[in-house]
Amino acid sequence: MTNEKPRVRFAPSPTGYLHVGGARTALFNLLFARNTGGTFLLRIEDTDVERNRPELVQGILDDLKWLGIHWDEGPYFQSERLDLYREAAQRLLVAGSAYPCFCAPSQYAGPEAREESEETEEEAAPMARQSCPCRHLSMADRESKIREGLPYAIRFHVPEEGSTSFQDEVFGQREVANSEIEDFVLLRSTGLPTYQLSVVVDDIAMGITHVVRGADHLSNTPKQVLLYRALGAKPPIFGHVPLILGPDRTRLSKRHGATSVGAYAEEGFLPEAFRNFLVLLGWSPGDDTELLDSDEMVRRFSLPSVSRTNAVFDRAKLEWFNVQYLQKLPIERLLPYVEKALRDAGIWREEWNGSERAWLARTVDLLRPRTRLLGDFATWARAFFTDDFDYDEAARAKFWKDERLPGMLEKLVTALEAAPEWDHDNCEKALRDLAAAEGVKAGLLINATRVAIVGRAVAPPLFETMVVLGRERVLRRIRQALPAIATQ
RNA sequence: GGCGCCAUAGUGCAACGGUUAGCACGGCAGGCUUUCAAUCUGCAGAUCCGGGUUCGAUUCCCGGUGGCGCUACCA
Repeated sequence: MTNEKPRVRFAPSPTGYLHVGGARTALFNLLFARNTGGTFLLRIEDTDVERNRPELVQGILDDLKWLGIHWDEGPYFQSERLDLYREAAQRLLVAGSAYPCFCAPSQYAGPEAREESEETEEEAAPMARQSCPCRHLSMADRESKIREGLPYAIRFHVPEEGSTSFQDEVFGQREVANSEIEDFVLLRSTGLPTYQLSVVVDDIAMGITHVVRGADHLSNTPKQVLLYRALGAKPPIFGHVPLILGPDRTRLSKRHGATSVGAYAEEGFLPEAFRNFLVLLGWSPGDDTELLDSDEMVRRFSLPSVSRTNAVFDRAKLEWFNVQYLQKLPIERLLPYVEKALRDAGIWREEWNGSERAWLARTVDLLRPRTRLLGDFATWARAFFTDDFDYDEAARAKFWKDERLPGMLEKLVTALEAAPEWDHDNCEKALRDLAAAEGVKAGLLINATRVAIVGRAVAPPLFETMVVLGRERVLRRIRQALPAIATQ
């Protein structure tokens, strides 16, 4: 091994949004690069014209940036490097490491179709495997078929003897018998490369020293190692990271609900919380530390400490992380997120960026111990920002029951109007004095008032809430609630 | 089917071959208070099974089982 600085890459294919598994792979790549002083590049693997959705590329880049995953080079697009792959395939053909295959492509295209047609597949399997008949075609036959204009793919000629081994920093030294590896296609009959070819050609061209990717690629790695050698290049070191599974222990997919990181961003998760959650899926710093900031992750990350066991995505724990970060985030950094949430809900007011900035900060701070997602500011805390809110059914039923309430609340309004100063202590005094005079527990009035002014049973302590809402709004809301309370 | 990988509470992670197997999330039960989705306290909960190796296996080896992956002219 030379002393060159590591070069790693994340290579998503734009067939969908950035999903959590890919995001974590990208994160591990980034951490490894930063930890070793290496370079992290981004490459878009868009060689499958059928499934490719170019318009998704930007979203993937945005999601990576959202997560704080910034690349040093790229993005490179494989679709712009097709000549390279064709050249490589030609070279292998000439060198005898590959041969033209004139067989018709398998008809069982999609994974679904493959599953459905089990029997057919089994019958088809023996033929497709080990020896494609074209492997044994004579030179003359090959040339005449090509001259006839028959379409052909280029297959790699896997040696029948020996074995192929490679170093994996996570799974250890691997070795597989070449007899287990089938002659795989390098170049489709369309002239487009398959993944196996393009990934190796590019990793060589880009000087990739460490390939960190999902463990689903583990079984195919020997093929690629063979390719490296055939192309006269030294294989990199690999690091396969375990997969992330859904709660049912199958691979994470759309039917598990949100699987794209963009969806979590929209849902109101903080990027640093999401990243912290992600990094602990398949890795741990070795002790019981759970809350790690970016620097600490970089400092403590290493490939050998990555687990070999698949991990199940646990949304509850993700939310817990979000709560942790939500509580700690400096208010000035939190406010922009809140602004977005309120804007999305259509209840943002411009003065909160101006004269009422302090009020906003104070209110958000009051609210935040009870929030789990950024969206909570616009949902359960809605009444703090707009008069347009509803009374929660369960809250009404629980706290508006007492038929003495309407009368007492009218008196409360009067008392509050008379408060010398609109602050916590005066509000509290007005209410408690009234409760005492009426011979009821203060809680009765407190809870009923809370529901009246914020519509919910869950909210910050009442008197602080009252201060933040202001006298005028509090009195108005209590009055407005009176009829509903009377009929409860 | 073939090949491979993996296996500690429900979940995520710890435990030089020697610990009462630890932490966190979640769950449950209480406390507090003015509500709880806030907060405090407590409780339950795991080494997949069977063989070895060893004075001693969660840990090493073999077998089984299970899960997952690959087995495409997808990546």
